[in-house]
Amino acid sequence: VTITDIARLAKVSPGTVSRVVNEQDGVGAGTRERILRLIAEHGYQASFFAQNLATGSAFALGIVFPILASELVIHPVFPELLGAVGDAAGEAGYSLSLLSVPAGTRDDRVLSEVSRGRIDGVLLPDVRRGDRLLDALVDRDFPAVVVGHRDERVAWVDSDHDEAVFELTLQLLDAGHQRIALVNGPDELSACTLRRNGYTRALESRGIECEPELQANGPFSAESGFKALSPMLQLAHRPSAVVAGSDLIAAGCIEAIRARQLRIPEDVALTGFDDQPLANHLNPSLTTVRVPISDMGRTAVQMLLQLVAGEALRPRTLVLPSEIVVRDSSGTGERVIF
Amino acid sequence: VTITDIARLAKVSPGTVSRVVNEQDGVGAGTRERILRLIAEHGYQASFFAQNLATGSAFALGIVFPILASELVIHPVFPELLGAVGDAAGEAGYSLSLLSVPAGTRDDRVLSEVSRGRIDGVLLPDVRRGDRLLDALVDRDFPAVVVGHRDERVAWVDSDHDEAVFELTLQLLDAGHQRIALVNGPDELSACTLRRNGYTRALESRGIECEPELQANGPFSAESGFKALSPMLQLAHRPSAVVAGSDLIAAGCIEAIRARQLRIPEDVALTGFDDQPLANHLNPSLTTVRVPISDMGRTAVQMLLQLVAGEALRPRTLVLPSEIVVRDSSGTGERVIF
DNA sequence: CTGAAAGCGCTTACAG
DNA sequence: CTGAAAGCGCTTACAG
Repeated sequence: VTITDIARLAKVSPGTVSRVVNEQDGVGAGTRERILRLIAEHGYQASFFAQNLATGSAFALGIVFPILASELVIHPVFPELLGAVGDAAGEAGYSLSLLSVPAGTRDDRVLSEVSRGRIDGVLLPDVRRGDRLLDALVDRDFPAVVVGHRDERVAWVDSDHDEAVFELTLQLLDAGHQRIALVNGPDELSACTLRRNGYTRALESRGIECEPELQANGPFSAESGFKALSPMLQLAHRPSAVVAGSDLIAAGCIEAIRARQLRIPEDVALTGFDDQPLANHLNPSLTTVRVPISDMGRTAVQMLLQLVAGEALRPRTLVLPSEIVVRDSSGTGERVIF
Repeated sequence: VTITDIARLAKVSPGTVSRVVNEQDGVGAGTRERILRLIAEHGYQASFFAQNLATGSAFALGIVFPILASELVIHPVFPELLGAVGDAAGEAGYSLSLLSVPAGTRDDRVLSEVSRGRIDGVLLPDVRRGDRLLDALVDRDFPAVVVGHRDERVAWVDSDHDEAVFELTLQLLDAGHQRIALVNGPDELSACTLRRNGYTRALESRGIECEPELQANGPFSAESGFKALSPMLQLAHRPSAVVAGSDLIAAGCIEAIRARQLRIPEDVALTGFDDQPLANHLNPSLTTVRVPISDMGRTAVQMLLQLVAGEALRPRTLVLPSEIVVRDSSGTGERVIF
């Protein structure tokens, strides 16, 4: 059932029906009512393609889903992010297109969707410093919002990684720790730089020097955490606490600490980041940071929609607060099971 | 740059350019070459909307993303599934639309996308018995493939839940366990019914009776596992092994077993399902089942694409083998850290 | 082998 | 307040 069908039934022109559908005024009350009834009766819904072709708008947003096909590494926050973003887009009448491709062809795929007009704007939750795709998008001035990474050239939404780690480190310092290691995620992520800043700032606030031998970077994996921490634990003066860049890294740290027959948190205290579903069920349960992923996703969609509408975005960047979840591994609080 | 631009430059009609773009024959070799060069030179790409409007095909697949907004419960397999499905769709030139909405409006949203012609087919990874959306889709005879659930009315791809649990239970029986509990997922999922079947079949194969007091159903959450297992551990004759319906349920079982001061696997052996990233880092590491999610996703896309093309699907259903990952919690094998 | 023309289902100035 | 008409960028019988 097309707009022409409705027009014929209502004995008006398709243009008039279009005006009613798009809630434009300039249509007599009687006519409008008649048309509305017919639309409801026949369950008419405008064809997206015809609308798109006529208006140039796709009513679709894209999200670049960061899967590294070769590694099958998926950051644990994505399911929640996708849910929130999908909801927010749907509520605004936009569909959400998942732009996931094996690394390498990623840029082409996204750029093709963009230039073929299939999406009106794009959400980028996996940008790192030096990202080529972002460069291309910035060049074209295509509506884009980055999530979880900060780049001055574009709009972004992020959480306060620095504050969270500052706070976490301070708690460890308050518990008496003097040698605190940082087993961080990849350095090309602004989030990891920020976390390092928080760590450094906390140590400095207590006049403690940051020692390079107690700092490491690597991918967000348990293996990476294990490999980074193991040598530190063999130092003459080993760390008594570890701030890990993610829960998965922390899981690797737990293995490393166990392998040295040390207890957590008595011998080595430990914190993670992300609050994955199982973080609470590691042994000991993991003190970690809960990031407001859903809020970030919803906010990012709002911002993107403004950009798509051609509105000025102010503010263009947003930092949302995260929350520290104290459990057993840090030795700085009480445990809650569920 | 549109097809008309290219046509003008090549001094041919748009129709001829269209034939070249769509690799139809009936175009002179010289003309074809000239047009191809122009296309490459100007980076022409056909507009999706115009193509769609002319052909009626959306070149888009939808996937109903199972987020329960109220509960924020997301099954751990979805990131991997989305990645695989997105890749497969992209390779076939199809985009993947994420149809995620708060439960309740879900059906309307999906049906609207369908009737407005925005998607050509839909993947359903979250169907349960009595699913209204599936009913509606079946009624309309709309191309759909279900993943991880079996319903005779539609095409589906699933893994061999029954075999996996049969095998797992057999291993426990072989290790000498006589009283084995089943803390299963929701009963509306065919996957859980199948798992129960595997469990039952294994016990019966050894002439052991299935006792109702050792069986429970509930959501895929740690809390659910905790609540279901706790009373069983207080039975006069408590189970010496537990088959859990998911890793998260198993995590709750670990808590319950610990709360009774029992050791795993010495006092109570335990198995999970899914092999989530952290399953290997629970204490003890969890014996579990790895489901071939990526394969299932890719296969589902292939099947859906056949349906979309109007081809007959044979076979219409497919069962892929899963793999048992033996770790410490079951006491039936050796441990591997990474 | 190639072109002219109609059509896909909308929207939107432009008239009246 | 309403209609007729052109246009969005393709595709596809139909001629030639």
